[in-house]
Amino acid sequence: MEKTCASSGKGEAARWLSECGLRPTRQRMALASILVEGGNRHLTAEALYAEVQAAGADVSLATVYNALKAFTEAGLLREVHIEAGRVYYDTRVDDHPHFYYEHDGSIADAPVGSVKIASLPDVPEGCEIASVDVVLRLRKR
Amino acid sequence: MEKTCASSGKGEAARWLSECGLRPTRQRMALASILVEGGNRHLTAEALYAEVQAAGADVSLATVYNALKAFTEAGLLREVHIEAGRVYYDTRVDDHPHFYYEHDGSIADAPVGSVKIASLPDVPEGCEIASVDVVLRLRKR
DNA sequence: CTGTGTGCAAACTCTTTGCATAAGT
DNA sequence: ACTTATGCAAAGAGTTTGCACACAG
Repeated sequence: MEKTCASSGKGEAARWLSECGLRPTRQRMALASILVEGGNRHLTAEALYAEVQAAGADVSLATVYNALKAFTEAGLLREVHIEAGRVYYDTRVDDHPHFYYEHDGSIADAPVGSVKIASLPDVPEGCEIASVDVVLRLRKR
Repeated sequence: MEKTCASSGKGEAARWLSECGLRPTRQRMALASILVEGGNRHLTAEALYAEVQAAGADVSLATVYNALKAFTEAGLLREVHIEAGRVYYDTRVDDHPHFYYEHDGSIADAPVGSVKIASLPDVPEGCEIASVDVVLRLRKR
């Protein structure tokens, strides 16, 4: 459940969707397969659109956006906000740090445990922490 | 130099600009005064635009964008990327954690020292850490 | 069948840009 | 004067939305 080394992809994707009550349409299956098969990924809507097209599936960009939103609401994906005007979707949904390569705008997971949060602040009354986002912006040396 | 408790505002702002070789135009002065006087702030371009208008200065939105970019390049401000399609500008330019209130989209500094980064990962070869961005997303409980 | 998902294109938001005018040194 | 900044409006990028048609259950 934590590893998504999809044996077949299709089977994984189908389960992925049905578990959340998302109707496994052809388009969603195509998208889910890509997301599931690739391991941990960080994709923008457009990147996923390009991939699904390359894979031969006929899915519109609007549907990619719709599906990503649906997947996120279902807890299958997590939005990563790093750059203005662009949302990345992460197939890992737990709190974990990211590398952001400024020179090409790509994202990668930072090694697990490499960033240790030693303490968290007392949050304002009536609030709780939804997530802790850590981004290490990297530039070429 | 680290405290910006602007005694007069105008004087601070003028120094702020001239130190970086930015020509102290009326518009930039108006913007800089707002940024300097308010202490640590987290403003969007539109918010700053609204403020400067309210303050009676006549500055166009495009100029606000231009000025914010110039200020950022000069190291006077720091961009904070938290939400898709919106850039916040922070008058504090050092690494420090932020609270992000999901319910209203506002940002605040988290208490200094409240988030302790115990360790940083070994970054990929040829890279160095430009900044460490930590965002605590808060939702209403 | 019935309702939800899809595709298309237009709308929307935030940001950037080009060019003539205005202002700073 | 000479250079740089400003203002306006239009262009751009990314994302969302409305509506008719298609498909899954």
